[in-house]
Parts: sequence; C-alpha cells; structure tokens
Amino acid sequence: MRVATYNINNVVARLPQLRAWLEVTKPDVVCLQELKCVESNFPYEELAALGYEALVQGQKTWNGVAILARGFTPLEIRRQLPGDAADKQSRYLEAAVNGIVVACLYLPNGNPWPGPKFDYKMAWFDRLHSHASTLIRSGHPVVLAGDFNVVPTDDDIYSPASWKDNALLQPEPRAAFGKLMKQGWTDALKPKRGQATPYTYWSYLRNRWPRDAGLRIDHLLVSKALLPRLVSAGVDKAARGLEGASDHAPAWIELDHPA
DNA sequence: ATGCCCATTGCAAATGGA
Repeated sequence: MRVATYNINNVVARLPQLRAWLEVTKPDVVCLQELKCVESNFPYEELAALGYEALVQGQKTWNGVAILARGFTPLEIRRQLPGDAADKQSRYLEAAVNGIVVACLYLPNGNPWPGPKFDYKMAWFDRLHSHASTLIRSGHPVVLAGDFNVVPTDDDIYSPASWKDNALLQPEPRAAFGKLMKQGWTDALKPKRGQATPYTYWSYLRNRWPRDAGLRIDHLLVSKALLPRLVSAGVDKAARGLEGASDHAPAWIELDHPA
C-alpha cells in the first residue's frame, strides 16, 4: 500500500498534472495540501473517474486539504487540529483508511519571520505536538503526512545561507520538529548516511528547479506501530518537471501488509 | 534591498503567497 503526500498548489488549476501523476504512480492514499478551493469546486468527479474517493476540507483562495483513497473509502476522524476553535484555516484532515490513521496536514509557512504569521506557525506546531502525542500513544498505526514547512537540518536544503532569514529554517520550528520526532515518529524520507537528500520543494523563483536548488519540507512521519510495515520511501521528482507543475513534488511511502 | 514565479482579482497592474 502506497501513501503519498502532495502539495498541489491549487487543485483546480493543476488538475491535469495531478491526474497525470495519479495515472502513472497509482498511489493508494494521497494527502493533498493547498487545494485553494472550496469543497463545492473540488474535482470529485474527475478523481472518481480515476478510482479515487475524496474527503475534502476546503477553503477559498488559501490552504485546503484532502485525503484521496483508491479502493477504500476514507473514514473521517476529524477536520480540524484540536486546540483552537477560533482557527478557521483548513490545514488538517484525519481519516482512517484500510486500518491506518492518516493525518494530512499543512503546517503554516510562517513568513515573514519574525511576525504574527511566524507566531501562528509556532502556536499551530504546539497544537500538533499535543495531538500527535495522543495519536502515537493510542498505539494505532498512524502516518503524519504533509507539508510541514520545516527544513529539519542544514543537510535538507541546497544552501542554508540563502534561506537563513526564512521561517522554514529558524531554530524554533526546527526545535519543534525535533521535539515532535522525540515522541517516537520515524521520518521516512530522512536520507541514510551517504545518501542524497530527497528534496520535495523547489521555489518557482530564480530558476531553482533546473538548478536542483531544493528543500526537504514535505514529510511522512510513521508511528511506532506502523514502522514494521515500512518498506521504502521516495519522491516523485518527475511530477515537478511537468509543464505547469506545483512547486512541490509528491513524496510517498510503501507499506507492507500487516504481519 | 529588490526581483526573480505563479495564480487571482477583475479585466491592468496590484496582491500575496512562500
């Protein structure tokens, strides 16, 4: 079973690229971020034609997340990250799919740093930490998948110096990511010793895709209960090279059947 | 210090994301 995460950066404008990727790689579960559309504009029918059922938490113009499943119906668990009823941004969606808890998240970018948007990012991170703790302690097989908007270490970016004042590299979000990892999650895409970093995002600016000037900010965090089933992980770089592509590439994990 | 890209808004060039 393949679980993927893809910041599609406007699901309506980029439906052709999404469709092309789904047809080639055929993931079983897909977490989408940055839909940038309300639920009534979501392309349910076009994705159903490819065999996918969708659970959608939309929002006009910004944010928006969805969970797609092929051959399974995603069973809704929650549509908001707990901890702040006043937060109306669509950045979290959680569902059970084929016995796995799938959490699709779009952590706030936090730029410009410092400022109120950065403060919102850190507050959101706190809420994620609390809820993720509940999830991992439940003992259920869980994957936290999405755009975390955090470059975990200097090895996860082509040039840390070029982004030193960016919210994605600040010590605070890096520490928050590290604190989250200490709950016992496994960063499935973290490169092993000597392996190249699998970037997942290349800004549209400054010719960064052709130069492979990338960042690793989309993550799949696997719970202890799910870890024995983790077979492999990777990034579908080809999707980033398509005409009119999102600035992110899809990342995925392959899971074995339960023992 | 700024623009570089991209889609949207609203129908031109400004806005704002990241």
